[in-house]
Formats: sequence, C-alpha cells, structure tokens
Amino acid sequence: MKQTKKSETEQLILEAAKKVFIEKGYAGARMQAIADEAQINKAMLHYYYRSKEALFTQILESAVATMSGQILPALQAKGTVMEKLELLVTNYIDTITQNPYIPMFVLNELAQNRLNFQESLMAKMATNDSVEEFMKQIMKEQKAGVLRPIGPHHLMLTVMSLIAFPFIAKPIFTGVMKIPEFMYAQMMEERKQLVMEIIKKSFLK
Amino acid sequence: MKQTKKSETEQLILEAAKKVFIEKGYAGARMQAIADEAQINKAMLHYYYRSKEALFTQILESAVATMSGQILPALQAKGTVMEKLELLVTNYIDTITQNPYIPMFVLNELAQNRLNFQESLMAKMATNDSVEEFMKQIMKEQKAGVLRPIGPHHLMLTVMSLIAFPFIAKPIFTGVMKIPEFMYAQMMEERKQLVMEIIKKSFLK
DNA sequence: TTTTGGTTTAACCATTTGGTTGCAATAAAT
DNA sequence: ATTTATTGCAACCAAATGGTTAAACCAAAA
Repeated sequence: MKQTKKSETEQLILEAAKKVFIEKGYAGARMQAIADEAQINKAMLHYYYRSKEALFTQILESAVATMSGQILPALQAKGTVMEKLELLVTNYIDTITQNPYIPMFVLNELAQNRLNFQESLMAKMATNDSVEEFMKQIMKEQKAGVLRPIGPHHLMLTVMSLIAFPFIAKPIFTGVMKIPEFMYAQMMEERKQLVMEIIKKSFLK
Repeated sequence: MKQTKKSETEQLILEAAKKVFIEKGYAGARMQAIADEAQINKAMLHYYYRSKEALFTQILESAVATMSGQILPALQAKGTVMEKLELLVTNYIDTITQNPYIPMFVLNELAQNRLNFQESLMAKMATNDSVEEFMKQIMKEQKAGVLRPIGPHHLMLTVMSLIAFPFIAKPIFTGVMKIPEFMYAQMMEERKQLVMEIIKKSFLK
C-alpha cells in the first residue's frame, strides 16, 4: 500500500519542482532538472503530472496559498486596523522567513501573467471580500479620526512594501553587500517592530 | 559607411531586446522574438551581437545604469541625509515611472544571479564608495541627535522598499485589483510626498 | 569601373527540450 | 492467481531554439 493522501514520490516531485521553479522561473526550469532533484526519471514526472504547466500550476497555487494564508486571516481577525496589521506583519515575516523566495516568485509570475495568473487570482479575491472589508474599516477609522486621511491604497501598498520587499531585496544584502545570512535573519526579526512603528507613526493620528 | 555612434539597426535591436528581455526574462526571451520586434531577421541579431548572452549583458547593464544613475548622484549631492533622500525619492520615482519594469527585472536577475551578476555589481559598488559614505553620514547624524539610532541598513532598506516595491507590485493593482493605469500613475506621484513624510516621521528625532 | 567592406537574407545545422512509448520489474489489491 | 497500480529505464520523436554559412546586395572608395 502506498499512502494516506499523496504518495511519497508525489511529495518528492512537488518539493523538487518547488525548488527548481522558484530558483529558475518557469521558462528557465527544466523537467530533467526537476526529475534529477527528485531522484526519479523523467517518465515518472509525466506519470504523476501530465505536463510542465500542470506541475507549475500546483507550485504556483501552493505559493499563493502560503502568502494569502497569512494575510487574509489577519484581516479577518477582530480588532482595530492597527491590531490587524500587527498580526499581519508578524505572521507574514515569520512565514516568509521560512520561504524567502515566495514573494519574488509570485510577483514575477504575476508580472509575466503566465497562464492568466492575474485573472485566476482575481477570481479568488472576488469570492473572499476580506480585503474589501478591511478597506472599508480603514475608511471608517479615518472618519472617526483614528487614522489620518490617506488613501487606503497607500496604506496597503506601504505595508506590503515594508514587509515584502526586504525578502525580494535579500540578494542585494547577502550577495552584493556581503551581509551574512544570520545577520539578515536578525534584521528581519527586528523589522517586525520597526515596521509597526513606522506604520503607526505615519498613519495614526 | 556608418554613422556617428550606433547604426539605426543597432538601436532598433537594443530597443527590441530591452522590451523582450524585460517582459519575459532571460530564459523566456527568444532571439526570434527580439528579431521580430526589431523587424529584422535572426541572422542580423548575431551579426550585431554575438550571442544571446552578449545582448542580454548590454540590456542588464543599461538597466542597472538607469537605476544607479538616479541613486548615486543623490547620495553624492551635498546636504543632510534627509535632503539627499528627498532628491533620491523624487528622481527615482520619476525615472522608474518611465520604465516601471526595471526594478523587477534587475532584482529578478539578481536573485537568479545570472552571469555572476552579483559579483559584477559588487565590483561596481567597490569603485564607488558613495553608498558607504552615506552610511557614515547617517551614523554621524545619529550621534548628533538628528536621526533616531536605528541601524543604517534599516533606513536604506526602508527607503528602497517604499520606492521600489510599488513598481514591482504594479501588476497587483492594475491587473488584479483593476485600478486603471492613470490612477496608478497618480498614486506614484502622490507617493513622492508620502514616502518622505513616512521617512521623516520614522527616522527623524 | 572595379574593389572593398559593411549589410541583408534564406537555408541550414546541432542541440535542447517537453513529452511519449514499449517493456520489464515490483508491489498490492481482488 | 490474476489483475491493477507503481517504478524504472532506454530509446525515441517533433518542435523549438541558439547559432552558422554562403551567397547576394549595395554604397562608397580606389
């Protein structure tokens, strides 16, 4: 007998595909490289996943799930805008620290709009209106005088910038500026507090 | 005979290559696509630029030049840290508004470290110590009590995040959230002021 | 006019790549 | 025992892709 849900091989393939796709992007990824990484042969890849596209779709969706899995629950929690953001910032940085390449991967595929990725994401957003709800809450707190009257988009974009970009820019720090990994990890940890300070000082009245 | 600097064809090729490489990335770019875009045939590409790599190198370097051409002069100008940042933020946003895909392109290639891009960038940084000088100036102003005592890296990372990420995330806004182009452009314009407000409130004492 | 040297084109080439097929070996389920 | 699903391998295929070549074109220099 094999498995509870996914066969071990299937898991190996997913792990390998994740690594190769994230490292090289869709076009740069080679099925052979994935097979090698998973220590199986190419025929097995197609036995489990019909095509490169099919495999890629899985990886992309799991990456999106990882990201939105941290963002949406925070927005849905109860509390003030700032309380929600506190949750979001901490969760996001913790999660992405484990998978630093996810933001770059997702945004890159989004930019190239492979397999109509944009539309498929839009569909998911539409069925979940927590983002829209959050925007309304922002405007409400602005009217109540808690938040400064700055476009909600600016607030969201600012938060996203402050937490996502550091991971996208990681190669600049560890590669070009030769800052060691552990120090970068420490910076990310410090960032949780710093980002919230920045947000509060900038958007709270 | 030829003309002053670059033949018209050469320019056409560079324009076409820039477009295709930035749109599709190195691995996804096709020499045929570049040729089509430049309305010449494939052999001409190799006549002017030996290989895909050679062509790519040119594009990448011009992209880096565009970016550092806005950053370094601002850091070298005279004035306080905040005055320099003001210059940097304005110049950067203006320039990248004209070429919104450059940050994504550069950071992506940096992440994949194609053609030892990281090392070649490091070499360029070493010959130009304006970044290091700027970091020292930050620390000086911190000791003088003008700036809050936060690691200089955090300040730089924060500034970079606030100005670069909005362009990287552009597809989310225009593609997924269906915000029209002109409104996005307007946001970027507003951002110049907002970013400086954020920086000042967060890092000035 | 002839030569020269940059420019252009179409046909061609070698390799890579995603994907397939047939077959054998093994394990599991009926 | 017999069917059924899984694993493994090697050869193969068609299409795509980066790159080459040889010959033609054309403007200016000699």
